[in-house]
Amino acid sequence: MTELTERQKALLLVIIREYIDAAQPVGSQRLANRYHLDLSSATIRHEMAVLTEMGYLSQPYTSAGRVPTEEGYRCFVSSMMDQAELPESIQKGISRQFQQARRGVDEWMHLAASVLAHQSQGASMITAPRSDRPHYQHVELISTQGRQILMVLVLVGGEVSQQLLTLADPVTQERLSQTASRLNAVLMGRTVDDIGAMETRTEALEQDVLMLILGELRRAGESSAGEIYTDGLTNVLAEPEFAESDTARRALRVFEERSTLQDWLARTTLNSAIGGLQVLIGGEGGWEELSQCSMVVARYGVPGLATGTLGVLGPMRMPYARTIPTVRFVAGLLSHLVNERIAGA
Amino acid sequence: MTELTERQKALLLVIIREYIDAAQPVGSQRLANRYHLDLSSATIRHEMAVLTEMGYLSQPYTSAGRVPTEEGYRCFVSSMMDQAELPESIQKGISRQFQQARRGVDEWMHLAASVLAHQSQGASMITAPRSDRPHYQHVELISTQGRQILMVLVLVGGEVSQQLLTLADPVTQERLSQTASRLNAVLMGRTVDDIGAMETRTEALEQDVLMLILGELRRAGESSAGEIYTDGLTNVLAEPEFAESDTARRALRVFEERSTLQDWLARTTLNSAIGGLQVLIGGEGGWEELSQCSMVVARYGVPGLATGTLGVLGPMRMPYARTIPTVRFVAGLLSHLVNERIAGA
DNA sequence: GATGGCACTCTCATATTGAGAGTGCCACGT
DNA sequence: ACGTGGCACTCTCAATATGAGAGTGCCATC
Repeated sequence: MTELTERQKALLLVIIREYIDAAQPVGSQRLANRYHLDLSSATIRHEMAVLTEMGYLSQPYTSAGRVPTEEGYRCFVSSMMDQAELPESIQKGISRQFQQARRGVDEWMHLAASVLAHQSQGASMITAPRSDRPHYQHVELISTQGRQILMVLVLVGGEVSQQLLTLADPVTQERLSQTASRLNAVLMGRTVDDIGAMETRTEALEQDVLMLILGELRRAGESSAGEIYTDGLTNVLAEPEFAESDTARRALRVFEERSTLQDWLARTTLNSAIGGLQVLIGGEGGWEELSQCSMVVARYGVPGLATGTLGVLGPMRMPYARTIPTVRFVAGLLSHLVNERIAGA
Repeated sequence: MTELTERQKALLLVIIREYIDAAQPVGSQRLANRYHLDLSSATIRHEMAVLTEMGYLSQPYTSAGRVPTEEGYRCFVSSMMDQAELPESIQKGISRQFQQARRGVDEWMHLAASVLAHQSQGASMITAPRSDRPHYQHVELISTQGRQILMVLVLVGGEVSQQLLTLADPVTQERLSQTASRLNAVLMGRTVDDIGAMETRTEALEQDVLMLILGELRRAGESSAGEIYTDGLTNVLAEPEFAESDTARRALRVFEERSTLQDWLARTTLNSAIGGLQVLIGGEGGWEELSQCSMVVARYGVPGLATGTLGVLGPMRMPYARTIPTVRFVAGLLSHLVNERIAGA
């Protein structure tokens, strides 16, 4: 495929910008009027024909305006990837909100989802920062009712999980505490594999708890573990491409199958560096339901310690110029926060 | 208003049943054909005119079929409230799923939401069982990085919350454990009010932790605290009344404003007994966004100890005959589980 | 009181039409 | 060789007309 001339490239970008704004096929005359390119509509028509030929534009029907193809969007997006910073005033505003969120990870996630959704006018999703190889930090055994005990397991990084355990015989809180501190002494900082390798002969209670801990550690390492936070689902319903309820349903189903979404996010961002973000246009990510959508996804956190993923879903015609810098900025901000909180202030 | 004759009542129920099925205004002829009431269409027409007069039915336009009014639905619902049990086979199936859910409350909630959504073909929502007057059970202080410590607070009932605390000076894990056990000894079983009444003079660390505990206890007592689990949002998009994307957006917004929804649920079920369930038809609950919808809501749990709310949202034309028994059954099941888990096996 | 019959009403799907926007291409000017 | 104005042609979309179908209300009758 031959290269695009400067003019063609500029024209393509303008066309896409206009289409994103107006949500309608864009014609040569309107383009000539609205933007004062120093070109007549006839010339634009000619170039449009060429761009159509090359696969960057398409016509919904003969003698209608032009609509960008996936290839066109791709070109558009790559042209803005390396610039596009969020206005400083907005950056400030967002940072301030995060500073006020003192309640910890949970609140960060809600906030991040809300900011992403609001800034991009799309639907946002974000997973909490987690390690793929969870390290044991601390266990606590609390006697509740009769023979039931509550186990609270803290992982390095601060993730907390809880489990209920019913024993055959009642046990005093004192003995529970002893067991817990024994386990804490031995297991501190270990992973599932470490623990599996240790041959330990212990009494029944300790053994039971150990099995539970192993189970929880394994679960915490799965890609679909943890929660996924979403926001702005209604935003995407406002877009004209989702006016038909069936299309809308397909897009929303993505958000409802949470574990599938989590797996998909994990898989998609698996090989991406922390700084980089991906823009998946149309079906690029290989998910049928999303064939009419675009997603901007990124990974954040501290590699090896705790990472999470975040992203925005919108129509292919999404405002990339707003979404991309927002996702990048929020990812950076969260990485910073994770670093501060987990790797030490 | 005069009473309905037996025949009118029967007719009204059949009309509504037919309308729920077909989602179309129901006419006299179709009714006479489909169901073999021993009545001619002319008679039915006459009775329909009467029912319309009385406000149970309405016509979308002159000489169209009839559509139930809110009043009509209300009559329909109250006629089935006291019967309507879920088929035993389905009850069994659901119970079995809950027995397999061993991971605790979180999994119960997801499962309950899923079951409700699936059985009723609507959107479901459920809040975790909580006490409105949380009682302290246990606190644990875990040193993480440098001067940061993680506080894990367990409430009576098993609810766990966590908070991060940054100290002015580093403190050893040993001293943290001592502080924690001192607090545990004093605070066990207390509420916010109890603790507020106790005049305690203590050292700085203990004081800091105490403040944090009080804050968490207060937060846990708010109606919008905790999570709300939802499922089946896409179900409601499938209904013809939500074909227009604007209507759909309004309904979904209800689910997106989680804390508003939680408050609303709490307020609505405030005075309802544990067994009873409410059916809110149209705008009955006093929420603009829901004026085109119906909801079936119930409260479950053990009053005074831990209760939660659950509900199903659908169009006014929702399959009440399926939804009502399902909500009732799931509420009962959860109450049973809560009782078992919290009040002791 | 229930019924059959009948004239009337209203919607919905389908067909028709004209305005408007856009295209492609050709001939012409620089 | 490239840009431009002009013109005939195409296609959609909104507005309008039309007829079938479903349903109603009411009256005379059983």
